Amino acid sequence: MSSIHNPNQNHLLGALPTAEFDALAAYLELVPLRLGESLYEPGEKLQHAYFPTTAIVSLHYVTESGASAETAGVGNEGVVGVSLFMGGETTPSSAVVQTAGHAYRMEGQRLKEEFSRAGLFQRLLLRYTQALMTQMAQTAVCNRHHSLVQQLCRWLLLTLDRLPTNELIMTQELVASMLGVRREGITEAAGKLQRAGLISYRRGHISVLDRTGLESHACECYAVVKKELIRLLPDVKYRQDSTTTNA
Amino acid sequence: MSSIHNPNQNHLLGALPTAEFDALAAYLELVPLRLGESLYEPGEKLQHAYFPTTAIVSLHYVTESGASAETAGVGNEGVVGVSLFMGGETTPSSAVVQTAGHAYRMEGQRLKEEFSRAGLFQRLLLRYTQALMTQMAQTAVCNRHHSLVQQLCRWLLLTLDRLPTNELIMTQELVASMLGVRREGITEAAGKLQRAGLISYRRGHISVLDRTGLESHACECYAVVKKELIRLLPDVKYRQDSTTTNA
DNA sequence: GCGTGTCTGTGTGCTGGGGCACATAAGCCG
DNA sequence: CGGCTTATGTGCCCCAGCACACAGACACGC
Repeated sequence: MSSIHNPNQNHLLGALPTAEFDALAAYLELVPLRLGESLYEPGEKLQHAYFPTTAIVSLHYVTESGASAETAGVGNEGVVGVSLFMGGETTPSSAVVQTAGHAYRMEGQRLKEEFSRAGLFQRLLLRYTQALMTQMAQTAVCNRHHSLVQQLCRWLLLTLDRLPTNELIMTQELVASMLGVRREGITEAAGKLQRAGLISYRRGHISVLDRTGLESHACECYAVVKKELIRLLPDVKYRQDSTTTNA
Repeated sequence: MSSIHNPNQNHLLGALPTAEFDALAAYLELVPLRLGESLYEPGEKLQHAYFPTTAIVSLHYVTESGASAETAGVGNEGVVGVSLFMGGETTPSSAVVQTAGHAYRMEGQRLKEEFSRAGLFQRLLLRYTQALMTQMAQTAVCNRHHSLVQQLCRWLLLTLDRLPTNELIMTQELVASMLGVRREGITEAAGKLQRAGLISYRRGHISVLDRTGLESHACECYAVVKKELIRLLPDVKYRQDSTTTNA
């Protein structure tokens, strides 16, 4: 029986050679992630790591005054829960599902054991973590210096790269909370992009019409993050995707 | 002959048990770091890792338009060059000396080998890296939501924690480039703090008069970063500091 | 002790985004 | 089909921080 779900949809899992993958496969459990669901809260010890396939998770921080901002996003290119193998077990931020979908999860203890084997899996996890750091650093710079329109373009592109379609199921309110700005600001910025013919949207749906146009309106931050991800985790498949090869 | 310089002044090195430390000591070289000196530039492959003792290094990003911002700072609590053991070898940011002083440096190749031994040193480096991520994430949030005065307080406190004195040798211009704001903004914010009796300054010198007062004017970000650092790297000395015990 | 470069203080106007209030409209569900 | 919920559009005023311009003032070298 072949399902539409497959661990290979996650790039980290998909990059593992057969031997490494087989050692892990038994510990991967497919779980649905609902929009708005929290995978962990600040200071809460992580139970599982999540390897998203179709879902997107936002690493989010909420200030004492109730304002919030995304510090990085995680989709099929990475894993939620790096603090498990980094040794901290928890973080001051939370992880919230930004786009509903699926992920494969693994017991935290198991992940730590696999990490400690110091094989290719460890190497991939560490390189991914560095890419995640780049994303955080770039978010800091972007928050400081770039306009809302530029930031919205960056964010749309990063999200789009993690989706199979060109449509985001997402209200302006939600986008605003990701970028840490007012909802009205998104209305205005999205209106500009729609008038420019780059996107079109209706209640809770945003469609990207002109990806190249978006890229030219985005700040450099998108390209920096993307380039660094490709550099650190080249899209090499070490393993043939045997589970989906059926004629 | 006992020098005023000692690798134990760096918390990561100081936390190593004797056996681990002795294996490393021969590869540590004391180097002076001058103000403004760059330890590496974007995309440049790192040759060395630096364990600061009295120096402070700023991880810095310069945008295409020439604007700049610090994404994190590194002092005697950490190490410059985590991308060596994370596997990326380089980063899109640069590392600039923010406060002159000294650091112990180690060949990149040697660091990678020591890391791969998977001992306590690796564990310390990974936990430190997680603390660094927290700092980056918090910088992103802070840039988004907190006022310049709050950010200045946060930054002064973080810097102060890495120094033996309560005086920073630093012009407003330099502080501005760290926070990624205009110099005039620092003049105004620092003026407020001086009028409030928290600091006093003259050309290129800033003295902290009331640390507690600064803390109460800072945003939560300082406390979050500090607390996370202490949690991840409790100030346990595994080794007695034999080199400085002389009656 | 004097000149000079650098650092700091201040002013004016401008703009992006925040807070708030409210109008409008789209989708949903009975 | 009709009403209700919830997303979106707009207008208002306000303020922080930017740009640019310039004045004072301290520090250092000669």
